[in-house]
Amino acid sequence: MNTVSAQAAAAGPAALHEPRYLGDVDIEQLRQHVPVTRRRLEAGQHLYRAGQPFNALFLVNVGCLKTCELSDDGREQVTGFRMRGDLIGAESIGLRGYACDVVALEAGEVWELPYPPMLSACLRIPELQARLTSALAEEIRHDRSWMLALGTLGAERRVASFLLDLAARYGRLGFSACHFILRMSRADIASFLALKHETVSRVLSRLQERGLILVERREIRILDADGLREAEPATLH
Amino acid sequence: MNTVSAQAAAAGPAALHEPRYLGDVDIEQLRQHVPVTRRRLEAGQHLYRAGQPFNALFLVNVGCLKTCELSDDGREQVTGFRMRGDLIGAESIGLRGYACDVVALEAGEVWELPYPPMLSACLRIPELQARLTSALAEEIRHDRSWMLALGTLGAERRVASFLLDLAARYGRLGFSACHFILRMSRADIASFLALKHETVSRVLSRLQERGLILVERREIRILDADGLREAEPATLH
DNA sequence: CGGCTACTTGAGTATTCTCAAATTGTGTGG
DNA sequence: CCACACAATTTGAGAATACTCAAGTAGCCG
Repeated sequence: MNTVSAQAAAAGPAALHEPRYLGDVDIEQLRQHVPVTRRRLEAGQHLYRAGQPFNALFLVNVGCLKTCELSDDGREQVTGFRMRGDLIGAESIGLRGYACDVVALEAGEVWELPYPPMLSACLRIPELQARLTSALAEEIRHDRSWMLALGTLGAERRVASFLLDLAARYGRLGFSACHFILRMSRADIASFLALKHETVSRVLSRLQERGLILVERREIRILDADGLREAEPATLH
Repeated sequence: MNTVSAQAAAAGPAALHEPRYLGDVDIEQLRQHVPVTRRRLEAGQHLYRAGQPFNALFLVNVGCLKTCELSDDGREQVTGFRMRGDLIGAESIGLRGYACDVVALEAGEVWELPYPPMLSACLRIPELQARLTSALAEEIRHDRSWMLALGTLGAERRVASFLLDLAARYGRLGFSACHFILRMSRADIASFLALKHETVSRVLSRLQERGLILVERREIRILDADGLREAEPATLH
């Protein structure tokens, strides 16, 4: 959308442990088998809602989105944030309708990959099959890794881990890893980390007091990444 | 493949949200492309450990196993329990080594499905490709569903959900859904539910006092499933 | 500029944890 | 088959973390 996205494009594929999902697939080759279309999104707009017919996967090109898990009894939780290069919709494969809500946190653009054509393309491009499967596996690992964090860390370390995760992802995309803007509200962060927004707010203030970060509304500056990694004694076990 | 599986097969596809993974694949057809071998396990034995070379997926035929996520700084958490029909190893696809530990909770048997052959078989059996992909997606949904539970429910409802989940799975396998034996320790349950074992123990006692269940060490009898579903007021939002 | 939403901060509460001890079960060797 | 050692489970009491409720501040949109 501006100079920033140009930076990201120029940076090219970095090699870290975080979801680069289908990043290495030759998009041009893919286009020969799958009709890829662009879709613009406004801030707050739903990419899809739970229950809507599942017919495509998406790749985030620009912007940041959140995925929200819903339960029949009204509970809900943010289960992740997706940025450039991330795959969206994998959780709904095999279902009639999408399994969760996906909402744009800012204006952006995604590429729509119709699913049945993707499956057939996998038969013609073995590489694509392996990659799609790996992408799903990567998503499982990503979720498990956060399950571990939420299950074993206290509030302070959860927030610290969240910031470090964002930093790493921004870094991989060619942005600054120590200075970035949060695209999501405190409430979204809290929901994702299984905390209350007041707690997130307090923790951010505390981390700032300790000189580990600078917070100014949604602007974050990481001053001491190692300090963040250590953070609090945590509720080990 | 005994009377139990016959029962399970007779039950047909129950429409619950739980993994039946590769259950519908024609195993005989699969054998023509993939050398499936049996592997017996003793209680406490590791099926694999994090870091060991990844070379196969597994299908549980008999017994119950737990999967454990590990972090570099020594934290660990049980991320799931696998029983007959469940797929194991999907999280490690795309990696050199396995991503987690898997431990048998009792004597049992798994089928080993070498992975590279599985991938090639997918090219020859499109049905298998779709099913493997669906299985991974199902696993993502399963994890997300528990993330939601752990993130939004109090201790009491977590334990209740856990029991109801087990009951449903046993039911689908043709066993009694209201009377079963826990294969895992309180500590394993606690780890999975992000609680302490003392808390699990207390909650079980409380649920029994309310007449919702009967607990006798690892033997569980569900007296009032609906009551369990309601349980406590929960920490909604 | 007004109204709204997002965020921050404080005070008291509540749930879950920690530490500790007692109890029950299990497996093994005698 | 019994006794003992060890592991798993239960239960209690006090502590700690995160929550709830509440008030106040600060950006943002129209």
